[in-house]
Amino acid sequence: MESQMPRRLAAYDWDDLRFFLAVARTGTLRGGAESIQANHATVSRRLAAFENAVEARLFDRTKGGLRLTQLGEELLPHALRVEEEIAAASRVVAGRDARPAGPIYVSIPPFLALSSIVDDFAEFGRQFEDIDIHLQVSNAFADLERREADVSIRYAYEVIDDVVGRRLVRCSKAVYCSADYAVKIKDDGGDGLTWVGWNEAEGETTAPWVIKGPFPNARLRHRINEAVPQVTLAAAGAGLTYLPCFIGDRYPGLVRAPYQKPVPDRSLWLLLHSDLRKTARIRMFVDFLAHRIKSRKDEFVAGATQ
Amino acid sequence: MESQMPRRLAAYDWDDLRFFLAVARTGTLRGGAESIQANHATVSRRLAAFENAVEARLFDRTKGGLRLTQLGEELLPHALRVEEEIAAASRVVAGRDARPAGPIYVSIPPFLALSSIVDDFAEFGRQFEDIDIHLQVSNAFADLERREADVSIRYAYEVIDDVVGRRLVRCSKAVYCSADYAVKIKDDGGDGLTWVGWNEAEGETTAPWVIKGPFPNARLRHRINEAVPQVTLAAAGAGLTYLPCFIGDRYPGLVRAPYQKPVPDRSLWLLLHSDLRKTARIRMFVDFLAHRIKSRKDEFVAGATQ
DNA sequence: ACATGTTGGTTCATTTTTGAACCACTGGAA
DNA sequence: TTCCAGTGGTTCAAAAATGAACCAACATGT
Repeated sequence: MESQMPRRLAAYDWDDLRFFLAVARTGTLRGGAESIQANHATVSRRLAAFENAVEARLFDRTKGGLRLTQLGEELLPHALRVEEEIAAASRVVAGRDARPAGPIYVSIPPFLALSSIVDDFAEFGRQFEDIDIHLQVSNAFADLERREADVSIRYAYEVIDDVVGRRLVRCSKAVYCSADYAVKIKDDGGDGLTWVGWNEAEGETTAPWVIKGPFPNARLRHRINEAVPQVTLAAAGAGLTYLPCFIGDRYPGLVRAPYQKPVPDRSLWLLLHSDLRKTARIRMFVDFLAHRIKSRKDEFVAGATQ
Repeated sequence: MESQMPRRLAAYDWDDLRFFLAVARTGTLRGGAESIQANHATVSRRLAAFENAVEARLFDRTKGGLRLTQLGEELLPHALRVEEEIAAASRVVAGRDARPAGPIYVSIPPFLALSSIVDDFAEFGRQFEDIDIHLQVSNAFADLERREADVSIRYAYEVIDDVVGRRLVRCSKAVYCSADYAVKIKDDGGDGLTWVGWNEAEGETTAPWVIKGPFPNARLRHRINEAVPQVTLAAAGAGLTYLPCFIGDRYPGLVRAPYQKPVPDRSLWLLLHSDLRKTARIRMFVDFLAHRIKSRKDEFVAGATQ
């Protein structure tokens, strides 16, 4: 966690960003100073010190004001986000979170971006206009541990971390393929067919899930360590693939392969740190999402027949 | 921009977060002090000052170290994100951005979350593992102006801001409805049918786009100021709705209504501030996305027939 | 031409922050 | 026990940051 941070990070005084921002906004030293209740001489010095640390000019000084340089412009968005983050922090300490506002950082694996859950995000954003949803699309389970995300949505059998996990629904999976491909399937165990699967142990087609599945004779030819291209490949007619029903049923061009039934799969988990349970907007979001998803339980659990 | 910030924001010294973080990580004053090359007395005082400003304890002092309190735990993720943001800023100034890493903030309107563009995000995240994509789902065009996002993707006719806009593709729209609904449609101008449309001027069914469209006799009954529920409503069989083809063709359960052809619609724009053109990871992302989307041009422009 | 109200820059006495040294205390090892 | 290596807390002289006052330069309106 430390080694990845540049050594020079410590060289900066984070408070300098506050001065930088004040000047960037007002365009003058005096105006910026007033906006943060400081002296313009102080602002000038802090700015000079910051520029010295950066070893570059952040503003062009002109009579009549300061204008951001190229580098200053590039720095501005970062400074703004720092400010937003600190504002969110101050809301936490002030307990003003009772009136929910601010950002929520949600970490999801890429394939969930193909699910109806994104609709829920949209709906939430509509109902709570003062809350911005930041989706962090990543497979890294670690986001939550490192506390970079407030909420994490995962698709897994169990959750072991020291986080608060709510199991939303136990999902089903089924074998999917393109509509064109489906007509080629006979009730013969998958002779001549192709699997699109994961990069697992090089057990050729002897992988247990192949043998135990409804199409043991199909060959595992496409091995991909990521769900999204599996979906797109299958939709393009490359072969059979196991997908959670709430993905496969939704993705255009995919149909459930005949001669099989959905089987139980992993669960959808809503994870957050126990310390965040109290903050209003996180609670709001978690409850909202849990309610919406559970109310569409059929979409995820997908019984024996569609 | 100022009024929405709490007054107390100015009361904090942002640099205190750096001390807070150092102690939170190491668990001791002296360790924290060493990690940021400061004296443990200084760390102690800064921490005390911060706690004083917050008017609450952030750590429990015990012989042998400091442990975060509830509030401290809640503050930690914000402090971590501030640090990440400052690290990104320092990468910018150090020019280390040549080896792309760090966060990219992308602002998109909710309905684009239903498009294939999310697949591109997933693919990008796969190819550049050191870059995290933060999707900010929002209709607010202002995100870019306020510089809270690095890149903004919009669906519009023209772009007027002082931003660098790349027109990716000029898209087509068409009338969509559920498959069930489609069989009820005859070549009679839409008699007895229902429109799902926007909250526009209360011109009843006399809206120009209704009259000029392929189904002038259909009634505008559902008025929604948001695209996503229009999609879901139409998919549920509530009626006809205009959608960009790259949404409608993709959404399960929707089909193009008969007796009509796609017509030109707005364009997909990729927007970013000119100052960001140089930073490596942003450039990387923009080029990647532009290339991917343009290579699937047919999906968006969708000629007269499917 | 001439005030007037800006701007950023500079100076210097004052205030604030800092770090070295010290203290008291604890827990484990010798 | 005795010692030692760790804690966090406190003190005080030294260092650094600050703000009021002043300066020169540039606009603008009289």
